[in-house]
Amino acid sequence: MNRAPNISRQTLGVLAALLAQPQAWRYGYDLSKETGLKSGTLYPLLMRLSDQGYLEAEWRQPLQPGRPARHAYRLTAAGVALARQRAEAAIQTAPLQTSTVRP
Amino acid sequence: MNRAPNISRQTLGVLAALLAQPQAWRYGYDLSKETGLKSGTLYPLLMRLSDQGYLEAEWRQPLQPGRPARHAYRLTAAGVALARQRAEAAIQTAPLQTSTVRP
DNA sequence: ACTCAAACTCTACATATGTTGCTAATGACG
DNA sequence: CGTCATTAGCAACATATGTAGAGTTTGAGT
Repeated sequence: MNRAPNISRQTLGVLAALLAQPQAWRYGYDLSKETGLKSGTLYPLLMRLSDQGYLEAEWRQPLQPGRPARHAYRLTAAGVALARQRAEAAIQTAPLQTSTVRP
Repeated sequence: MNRAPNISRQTLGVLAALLAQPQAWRYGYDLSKETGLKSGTLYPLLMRLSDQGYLEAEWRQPLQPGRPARHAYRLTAAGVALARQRAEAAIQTAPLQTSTVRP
């Protein structure tokens, strides 16, 4: 049977980056800079999320010839829901420390 | 004053590669493979030859999205003349050895 | 020959996306 | 808990073009 989608640390990082501005289109290259993920991890991940309906993807023409067209990604409604849910879960697992810091 | 165009070993290699099939369009990437020149040497060189009227250049759309458009180059009539002249000069400077090999 | 400035080369970096092939992690099932 | 299959991650490679800056080579004039 098909497995439930597992949300790894890496995937969570990308979802968090996208959730920061849920309606903005983001490029893979920028996301790789922001999350620190290498292309061999990031691009397959984006394609998977896209296939699963959590992201929508669009090609944008390059501004200058000689540069590749850019693939823009954005969270779908399902993607926003997933990201929120998992982000909350992550927060409950590792809550912010407000009073346990010791001098 | 403006100087006469110097034809370096590197430039000569590119001209020779282009002269092999004078009417064919060639890509920078392929020429770099063929001549062994790195991009930082080759592309400025191609642009110079192009500016000087020895090459004509054209952009070609990529076959797949996500890949950059390709810059195609071809010798002009002046370029063919230059390449022939310099190729002959090079042959006279360093002729083929037929009988001087010693065991 | 010598010197100076322009022209040229080269290493490294930057832009962007993607695939390959091996390894590691995960979940289902007994 | 152990095993198996699926999934995910990662380093390296591949595609293509180009720029920046430092150093080298060259030609012109003296």
